[in-house]
Amino acid sequence: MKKILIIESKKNISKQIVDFLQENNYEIHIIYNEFEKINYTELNSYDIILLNLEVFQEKDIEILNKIVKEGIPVIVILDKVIDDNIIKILKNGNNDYIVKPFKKTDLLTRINLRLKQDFYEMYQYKNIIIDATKKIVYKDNKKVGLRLKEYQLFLLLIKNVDNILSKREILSKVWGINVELKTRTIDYHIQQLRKKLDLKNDIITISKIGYYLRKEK
Amino acid sequence: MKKILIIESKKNISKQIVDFLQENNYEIHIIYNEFEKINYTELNSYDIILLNLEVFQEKDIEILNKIVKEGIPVIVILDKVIDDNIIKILKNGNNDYIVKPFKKTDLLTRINLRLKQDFYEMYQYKNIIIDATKKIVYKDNKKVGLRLKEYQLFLLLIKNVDNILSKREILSKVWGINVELKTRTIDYHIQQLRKKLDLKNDIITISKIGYYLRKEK
DNA sequence: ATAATATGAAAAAAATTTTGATAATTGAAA
DNA sequence: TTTCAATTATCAAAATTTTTTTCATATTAT
Repeated sequence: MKKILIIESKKNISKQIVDFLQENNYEIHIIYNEFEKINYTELNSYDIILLNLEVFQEKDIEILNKIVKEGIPVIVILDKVIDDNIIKILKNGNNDYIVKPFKKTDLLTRINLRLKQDFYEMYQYKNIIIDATKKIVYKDNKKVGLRLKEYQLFLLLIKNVDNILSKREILSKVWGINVELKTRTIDYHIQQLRKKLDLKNDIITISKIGYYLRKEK
Repeated sequence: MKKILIIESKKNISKQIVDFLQENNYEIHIIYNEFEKINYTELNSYDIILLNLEVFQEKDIEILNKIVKEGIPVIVILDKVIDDNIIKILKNGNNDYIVKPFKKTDLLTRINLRLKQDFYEMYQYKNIIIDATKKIVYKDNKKVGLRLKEYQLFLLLIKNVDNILSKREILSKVWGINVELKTRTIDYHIQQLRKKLDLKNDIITISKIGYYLRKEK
């Protein structure tokens, strides 16, 4: 069960919202207007923090800054006015904000988004960088246009560097379990990867068995 | 001009690399092996930090932790061995690492990626959330499958809430300047958006002129 | 030597975008 | 207010583009 910490600056968040989040399987803790008592390192035991900034004050910025620096996702609940300073601070991490009035479901969406979001899924192999968050592959600083199947296959290879992948395994993981393919499909895509990413000597063929991406030296 | 701070743990980074980064329009500052003197809050005046961990030591972890908490993107330069603790810390933010030996251009790519990466481009309209970073649109917590043209058009609309967009403007911004289209194309896509996103009453038609997305009430 | 894989082009399939025919709506003029 | 011409909405079909698969042949490996 994910834990949410709600920090109230002045007015309390509505009980409705708290109930709603609890119904949606979040464990809720609340700190009421007691900024002095916050132990910032303890914040790390929460999965996400909702900071309810009812009335905007200078000291709020300070507090927000400290929280954000802890690296926990924060969603700031703002009262009508959007403050540029706040937005700037929020950019230093996996954060978000929402302006009143908002729908409970919107808040939930944003919470879910922040928690789901693995914003650091990156891989590297030689001169190739895979930003799996955005599904973009770079080779030598430049985007490489991989097709869906190529991308999926490459991700499978790179997640299994030095592990041989049988054709059967590749088939089921990239194309799906019940798919029947003629023999050339997998190796065509292997060729494409070798060509597009300059991996002629890195994707190894094991005759009759399958393929693997060998470890960089 | 973006500022890079290079922090050296022991051996110096090659002059070649420094020169190369300078050639690429970065302002470089270097701290040599003087961790005690680091003023962590001052780090915030840099856009990105390169931490050159030549020999891995316990105190390095401590320092890295502090830097990461400042929220500035860090790229750790590791000497051969990848340390799991380091990777874990790096995940608390917009960070990265690179292992020696590496190509100058690879380092540059990673620097650019970290800086460019606006991982906070989000828009919201009613029950719709647009994660422009990943080009995903959610309605009521669920992904909506927008096609490219639909997505582009919607982004244009949402970036111009309450501003009337002439068809000519839409055409040039979504389809390109020199494109000749028959009359139904734009409005077909408008209909698709209205349908897929439930915006029948929100996307307003101005006869003979164009369209706009009206401000939420 | 034989079977398997590589290669490149062609075919097929899938997805996306545009268009055309018709219906509904709008707005200006009578 | 009604009418009519023009514009937009709607939906399905056509066209286009992109992606994926397959086939024929060459190459390579066992």
